[in-house]
Amino acid sequence: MDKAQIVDVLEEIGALLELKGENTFKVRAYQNGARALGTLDRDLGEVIEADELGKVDGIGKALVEKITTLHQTGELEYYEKLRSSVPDGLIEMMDIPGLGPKKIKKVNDELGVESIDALREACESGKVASLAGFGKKTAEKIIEGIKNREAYAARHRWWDAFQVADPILEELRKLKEVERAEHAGSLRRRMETVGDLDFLVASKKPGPIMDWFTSMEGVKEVSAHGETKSSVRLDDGLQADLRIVPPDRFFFALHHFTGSKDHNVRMRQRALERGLSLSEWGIFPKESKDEDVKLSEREPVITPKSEADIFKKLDMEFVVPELREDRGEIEAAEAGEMPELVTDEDIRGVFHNHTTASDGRATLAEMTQAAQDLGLDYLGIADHSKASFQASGLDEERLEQQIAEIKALNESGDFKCHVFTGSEVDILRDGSLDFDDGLLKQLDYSVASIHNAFSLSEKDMTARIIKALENEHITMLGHVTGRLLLAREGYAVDIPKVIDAALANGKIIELNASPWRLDMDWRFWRKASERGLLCSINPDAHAIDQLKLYRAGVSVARKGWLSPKHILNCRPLKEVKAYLGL
DNA sequence: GCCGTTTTCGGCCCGACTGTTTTCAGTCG
Repeated sequence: MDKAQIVDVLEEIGALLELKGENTFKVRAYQNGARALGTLDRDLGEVIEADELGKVDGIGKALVEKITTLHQTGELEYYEKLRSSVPDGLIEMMDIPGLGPKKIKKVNDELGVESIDALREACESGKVASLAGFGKKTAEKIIEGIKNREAYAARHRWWDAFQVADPILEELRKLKEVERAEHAGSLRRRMETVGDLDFLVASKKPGPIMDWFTSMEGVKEVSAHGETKSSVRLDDGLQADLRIVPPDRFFFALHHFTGSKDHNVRMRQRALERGLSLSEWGIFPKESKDEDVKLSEREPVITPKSEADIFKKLDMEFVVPELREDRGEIEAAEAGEMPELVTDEDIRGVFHNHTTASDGRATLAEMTQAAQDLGLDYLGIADHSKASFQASGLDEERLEQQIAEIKALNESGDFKCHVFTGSEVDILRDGSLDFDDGLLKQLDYSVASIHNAFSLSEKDMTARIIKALENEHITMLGHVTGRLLLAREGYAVDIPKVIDAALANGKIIELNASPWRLDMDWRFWRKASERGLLCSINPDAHAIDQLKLYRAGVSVARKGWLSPKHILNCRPLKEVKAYLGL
């Protein structure tokens, strides 16, 4: 069994234990263990072989045994027994808002409910409402939750969520009672997908703000409306939470609600090591913890003017939200070694863009004008090659024609923005390329991508990509896995091996900035860039308004610890030409 | 189940909101 499958098993064990009413800390130990294993960036077999699994934080003796057994045999008696003792439907019920392990256990124990369908019937017949601790409203909420289960469970691509969230934030900032307002949560951390929208406001008069929020346009349902916190469901099922705190607690709360959870746990531990206690209400002396005064009424030991002051109090450099994932940022901030992350303004031009010659919606001239309007100094065109017939890929003749067209455009002096000739050349099933070397040589650059035969085995797919990377006329590799976030899994490919091959052959790997792709995943970039891998943040634009999507790529590049020096298109035109040998 | 140690047990983040209750349990983030 491979690592990802074992992670799933551990997570399921956690959920099953929770439903059985096990000790919550034991449950958490499985969840932590799953996470620790998931972020392990070494080969699991090697770690087990070297007897080093137990050294991983969060994996102890019991988990070492279970993981090893699963890895070697693909089976685990403990898990099988646990699984057969809990009906399948119970785990599904965990998706219903307001239903947790205790309530699920109760309807199962007392009403014999084992499936979502049976649960709905029990709610409708009034059986659920008559249980102790349950009531009419609980039953109604469950029915509603079952009805909207799919919409409620859905995640959303960051870019889409941001388009919804940003106008709300703007409106919040206009309210006179609002002193400050920010996004929080995974949206602020710029995760590639987000589950809900978090807003944080500083105000001394929360009432009117809450009233506005719960009645604003687009609210379908109010799931909570309190003094400091409200939650609403928007039309498309997206949940939005608003929290309002006193102005002097704003930055503590902002840090807290930005997360991630794992980052916060580390930060609180760090506070404890210094005799302090950190929460959304402030930093307090540890020993005063059990006094019978509300934290909201107690004076914190510092009054931060920004989030940076909180980090400073814990002897750390400021950590930007994108890096708060407990993936080394605590250690780097302690050592004073935070990276200078790339920003939107560092981007000087963009490669990998399409025109009407293949499946784009704008002409070469329109794309060039749009790039220039965005302040970019260069634009790389890379229309599809002939094997992508579904995208009207160019054959040799049409590509040569386009090369001439681009040359004429550059010489016309009509645009300040320089255009590079290129191609998104298909990597064929056997790893050969859709154009021969003679034609590729004429191009300023080329992006090699996979658009067919997705179902090859991981071994064959990896070999196919590596073979393409060994072609001397290829500049960069396009979308490494071909994933479409929340829509299609990527094809099976051994990414670390592909990174090795790109490094060995001096090739760039693209960070495809389409909000649907964000591929190669940010989790691989830090290590790869430290080894010298060069990145190109490519919008893969098929229309003029998609050129700006490079910004979505910058977001995840920042999550991947990338600095301008790691990114080709942060370089000025002259240096890019030199890099491409022009 | 993990972890650390004043080293083998006891703590493990913690506060807000809802719906039930009549002071609190469960859920959520």
